[in-house]
Amino acid sequence: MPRATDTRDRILDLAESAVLAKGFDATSIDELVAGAEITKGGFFYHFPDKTALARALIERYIAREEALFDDLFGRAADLSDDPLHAFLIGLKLLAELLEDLPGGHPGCLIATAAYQDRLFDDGVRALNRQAVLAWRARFRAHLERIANRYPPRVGADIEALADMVTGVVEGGIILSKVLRDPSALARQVMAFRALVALVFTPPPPALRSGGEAA
Amino acid sequence: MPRATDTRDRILDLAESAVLAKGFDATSIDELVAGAEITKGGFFYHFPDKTALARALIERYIAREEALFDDLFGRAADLSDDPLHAFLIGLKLLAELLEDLPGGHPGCLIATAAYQDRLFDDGVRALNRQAVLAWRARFRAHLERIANRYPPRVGADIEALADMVTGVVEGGIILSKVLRDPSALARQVMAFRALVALVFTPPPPALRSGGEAA
DNA sequence: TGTACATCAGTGAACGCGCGTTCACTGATGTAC
DNA sequence: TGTACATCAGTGAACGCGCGTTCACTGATGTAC
Repeated sequence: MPRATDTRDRILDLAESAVLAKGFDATSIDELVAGAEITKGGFFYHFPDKTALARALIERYIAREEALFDDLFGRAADLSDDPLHAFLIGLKLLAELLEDLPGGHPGCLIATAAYQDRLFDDGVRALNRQAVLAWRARFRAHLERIANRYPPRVGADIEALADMVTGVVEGGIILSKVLRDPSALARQVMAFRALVALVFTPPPPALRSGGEAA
Repeated sequence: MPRATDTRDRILDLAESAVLAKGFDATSIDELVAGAEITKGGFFYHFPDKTALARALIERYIAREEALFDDLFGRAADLSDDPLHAFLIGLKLLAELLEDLPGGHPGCLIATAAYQDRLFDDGVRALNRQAVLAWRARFRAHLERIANRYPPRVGADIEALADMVTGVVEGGIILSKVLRDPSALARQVMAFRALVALVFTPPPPALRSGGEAA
């Protein structure tokens, strides 16, 4: 008896790359079953209908992304006790990972879903929203720990800065795709990293002799 | 005799919002002709096939966006001779415009195309690439004029910063859509604006007494 | 000013193909006794 | 250990609907003489 999860994962793998390349509607069940070397009936054994495929795709994607961030920023925290330093290491690790993706970043499923909103139901929409809010909370917590030690420049919007981690990656993926330049994404992350350092790093010692006055 | 350009524009308007909400493949000619109150034959009088619609959509979008940036940063240049000040005013005007969009930003056609790449031909892909390269050149020119007067912090990647204008808007659109919070986009632009100011603004006078040493 | 013709902006019916979905059936593996 | 039955992971054929596209035709407007 074939492993059900193997076939299911094969379908999801094929679907994920097809959806990121053509969109959800243009990805046909026919092409997935051909790629997975099963028949149409086999597909409907694993998924009651096409919207169930969408939901499974999004759920798997979010879980993987969450695990990835846990790993990256967990490793960064192991490398430094300083919250700013650790966060900058985490962004560096992220940039390196993105740089090393063969053929460039395939795209973010949440972004695709955002641009094909009407195709999905409220369940999927809520799932996506929760994922982005979780990223906001994650990076916001990092930034607040940093701000406690290094007072940020006046006017710094910590929550917007937390969202910008997500935003710069999403925007960077689009830049990379349109420019056909895979390195554009990692470069955006590194440029953002330099900006974060600027927000929290005090002026160099030579400039501090005048005191801390604003 | 009905105005051809009126009907054509009505088709393009309907197509643009449908494509941004569902994707290109899921947008049917049937729904467009129903919305434009013509018959299918009428559609094919204006467009030889569906890919011609895609091309017309993208061409119109790029031209409008180019005109918008010309207007915004042109008005900003009229308000200040200082390149940094003018650029910051331009970003402010952009944020205000994005803030005031009723119902939030409908989305960027170039981003949709990036995420449905396989649906379009090389002509459309080249068009999109040229548009993003034009934005890079535009903002890069601004930033270089600024850098001439205000030496940027060491390590600032001017080209990446230029791309980040596009990236922050694209990322901000996705954040707004997923979070269902229209103001997230303008907030991202304003947060980016504060970062640009930080890159080019020298430390406050009280801190400069120690000299210009790095 | 009137008439003949051309063009413009469509209409309306038909086409075949591919799509998502259903359903009766099957053959290999697992479980109970 | 052998047999009966259940479940798992599909097969394979059929379905109707909606899609993009074609094409012969039409009726109002514009142009030439």
